[in-house]
Order: sequence, then structure tokens, then C-alpha cells
Amino acid sequence: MRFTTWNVASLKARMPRVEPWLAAADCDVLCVQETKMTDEAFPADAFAAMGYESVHHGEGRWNGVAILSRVGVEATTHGFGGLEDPYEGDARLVSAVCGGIRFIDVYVPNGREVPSEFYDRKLVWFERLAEYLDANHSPDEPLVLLGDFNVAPEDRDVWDITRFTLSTHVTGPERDALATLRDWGLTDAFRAVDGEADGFSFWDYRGGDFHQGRGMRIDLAYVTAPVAERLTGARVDRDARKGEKPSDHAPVIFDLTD
DNA sequence: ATGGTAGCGCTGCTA
Repeated sequence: MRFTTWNVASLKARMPRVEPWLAAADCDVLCVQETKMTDEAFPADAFAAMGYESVHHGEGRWNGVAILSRVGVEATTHGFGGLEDPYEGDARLVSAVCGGIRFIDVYVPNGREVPSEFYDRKLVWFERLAEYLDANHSPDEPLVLLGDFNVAPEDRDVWDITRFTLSTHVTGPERDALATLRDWGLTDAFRAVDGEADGFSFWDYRGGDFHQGRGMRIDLAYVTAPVAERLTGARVDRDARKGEKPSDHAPVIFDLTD
């Protein structure tokens, strides 16, 4: 099985890139973030014509998450259920069982600046996510928590840590939030497979960051043990960040034994 | 060249 996380930065704007990518990628499950559209506008028919069932959770002009699968879409949920969401109204979590694995697709709040109340609520959002996981799932089940986490787990996951002083994405509390998820029973799938590659998946549109190599690894997949033992590969499709009207994120692709 | 680009949607917000 092959699964992918990709922040598409507007699915409407990105369909000319997403459709040919999906046609060529031989991907079983594609989890996207920042569709920036309503459920009504989501092009489920176009994906169905390509053999993919889908579930979308959107609100309109911002956020929006979706799961596309050619191995089934079952038991879908969205949001934190009964838990209070510090970003109430934002569409940032959708989940489904595909091919026997529970996929939880998240678009973690950016946090904007530190300090700020947006940053504070980002940390609360992570607390809710951990509570949500614990309340609804077990580290013994096959589960993948993936998406745009808006946190670089380690210093080596940004192009130059000295340029990130007083920035979001690299602070201790944000990294502690990821550690809490790992402690629950999750493994960083990219690092489990390839300890050397930089794994950058996001390059800001501004300042020619992609061509200057100023990237960050913030698009992550955390997996439980039953999935981790099936991992055979992980890579970033940098070609998808090149060419006409790319997203500012590249797809991160993971392979499992069947 | 005094912070750059992209998307949404129409003014400025979000990233």
C-alpha cells in the first residue's frame, strides 16, 4: 500500500497539478490539506472517475481536508467529536478507514507568531488532538496520523535553524506536542525509513525559497506499531513543487508491504 | 527596489 500527504494550497487552483499527479503516482490513499473549499465544491466526481472514493471536510475559503482512496473509505469522521476545539469552525481534521488502516488527516493551525494568542491556541489544539487520539483509538490498532503539522520536529528539519529564532514551527512547546503524540505510541514514519534525507516538504512561495533550498519538514506521518513494521519507503516528490503553479508543499509518499 | 508570493475574493486576511 502507498499513501501520501499533500498540502495542496487550494484544491481548486491545484486540480491541474493534482489530477495528473494522481493518475501517475500509483497511490492508494491521498490525504490533502488546505482544499480551501466547501463540501459542495469538492470535485468528488472527478476523483471517482479516476477510481478514488473520497471524504471531504471543508468550510469555505480557508482550511479544508480530504481523504481520497482506491482501497475503500469507511467509518468517516471529522473534527474532535465532543471535545472543545480551540479553532472551532475551522475544518482541520478528517478521518477514515482505508484498506484496514485508520487514517487521520490533519491541518494543524499555523500559529502565526510567537507569542500570540494564535500560537497559544495552536498548542491547545495539539492537546485536543492527543486527547482525541486517546479517547477514540489505541496504539495497538493500525493507524496513520498525517498531514501538515506546521512543526519541524528537529533543528535539522529546517534549512537554517539560526534563522528561526523567535519563530513558530520550531519552539520547545510545539516540539513537546509532537513528543506527546510519539509517547502515546506513534513513530515518525519518514525518520523510521530514512534517517539521512532532509525530507523538506515545504518551501515558502516568497523570496524564491524553493530554488534557494530554504525548506522545512513539516508534512509528517506518524504511525502506530502495526503500520511501522510494514514500512518500506518514504520520499518527497520534489518534482511536484516545480513547474506551473505548484503548491508551496510537495507530496510526501510512504510505502507499506501489503 | 526599504519583505518577498500565492489564493481568495474584492479589502485585507492567511499562510
